[in-house]
Amino acid sequence: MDKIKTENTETEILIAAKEIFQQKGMAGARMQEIADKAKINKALLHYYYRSKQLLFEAVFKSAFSMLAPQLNKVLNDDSDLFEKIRKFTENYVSFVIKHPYLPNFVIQELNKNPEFVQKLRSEKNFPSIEKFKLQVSDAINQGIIKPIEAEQLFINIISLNIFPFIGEPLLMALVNVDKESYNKILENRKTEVAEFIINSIKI
Amino acid sequence: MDKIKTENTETEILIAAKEIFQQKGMAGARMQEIADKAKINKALLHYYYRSKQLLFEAVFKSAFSMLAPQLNKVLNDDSDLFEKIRKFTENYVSFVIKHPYLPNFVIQELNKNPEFVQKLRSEKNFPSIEKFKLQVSDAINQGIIKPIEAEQLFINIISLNIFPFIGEPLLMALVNVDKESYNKILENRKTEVAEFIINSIKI
DNA sequence: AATTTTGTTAACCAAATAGTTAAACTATAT
DNA sequence: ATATAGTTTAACTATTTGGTTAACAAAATT
Repeated sequence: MDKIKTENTETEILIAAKEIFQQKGMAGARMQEIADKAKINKALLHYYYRSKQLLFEAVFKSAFSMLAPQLNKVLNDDSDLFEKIRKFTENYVSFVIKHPYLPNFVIQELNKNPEFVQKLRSEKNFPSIEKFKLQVSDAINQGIIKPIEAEQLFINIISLNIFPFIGEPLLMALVNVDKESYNKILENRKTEVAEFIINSIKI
Repeated sequence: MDKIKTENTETEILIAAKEIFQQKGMAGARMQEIADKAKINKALLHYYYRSKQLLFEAVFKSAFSMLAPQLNKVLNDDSDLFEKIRKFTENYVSFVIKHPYLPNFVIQELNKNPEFVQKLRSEKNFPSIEKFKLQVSDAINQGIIKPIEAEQLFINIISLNIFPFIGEPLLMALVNVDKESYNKILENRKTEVAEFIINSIKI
């Protein structure tokens, strides 16, 4: 049972580290706290992952590998442009509800450590915008949508979907609603955002 | 000249603390680093601000008091709705170029410490959405824009303007451009974003 | 001019924290 | 049963870090 036991411990550590790192960031996380959450001795963290930095990188890569497929849904999906926007906005809310700290964690640590991007780019499944670009210019040529740069449209889609989660505490305060009402607003965005985007670009 | 000297030191500390805190966050910032940047002895930090926590709060409040007027430009400005959206998107880019870490800092620390919102709400000049709500429902009643909830429109405006800065490292990688090209994209957004929004809501 | 108040520093302290070590324990293969 | 290899822990170490102290310097007040 050696193999199974090892895998369990290693996985337990990663799960615990994910929670702590994603909530507190690299600088705010404590190895002891991760060990406590994983219910193991602190030395075991180092036994499996050598250092805080390496454990963090394992967590970060794992987090990004969950986010990437979500982004690929806008970029490398075969469906029709409008349908794709609708599907993405609907799926994304569900995804973030399951992993509330994930997108913010990735973005935050990339801001503190921009060279991390290089490590991610080399990984397989790193999203590429090329297909989306073609799709947008096709739709423009066919007179389905107004002229717009694919990059701008992509940034708009991502911004409208991701920011309401990252800026939640600020937006809740500005819009002056409690958590429950804010969740309803987010729920409505599943469809609202797609229509907002499509309204803006369709001819 | 006591007064002047004191004020200078106190201000120097705040300026240095702003830079460090905004780049590294509360947990990642070091008092020694702030002292070095302000070119003073570390004990002086405590002489003026007692503790890291209090220094941080001073920086945070100061940062928010710079951000708030920007947000008020969408919420409590007298100009016409479309004009307001255009002005805001144009001004905001210029503002963030001057203070690149500021919006992310505020949002990030609010996420790690949501109860901070309470401290801000009580401050004067805390933005309120009420006027904007009236303006939106007026525009709907007058048949100028399609029906939309003011909260959703506000979240859209803020998201489209703030996220491209917060998500810069991620977006740069996804869109696959270097800093220079990304800056051009941001520059274009000064007008693009406003038109994108107006296109979506105007009748 | 003497004295009090305010500003500044070097040296120090205690707590927190990442990381190490050596010994004990467990499971498995021989 | 016993050697072996992998796993886990308690105890420890070195360093970092926020904060303090006491002495000194510069201004302000008398």
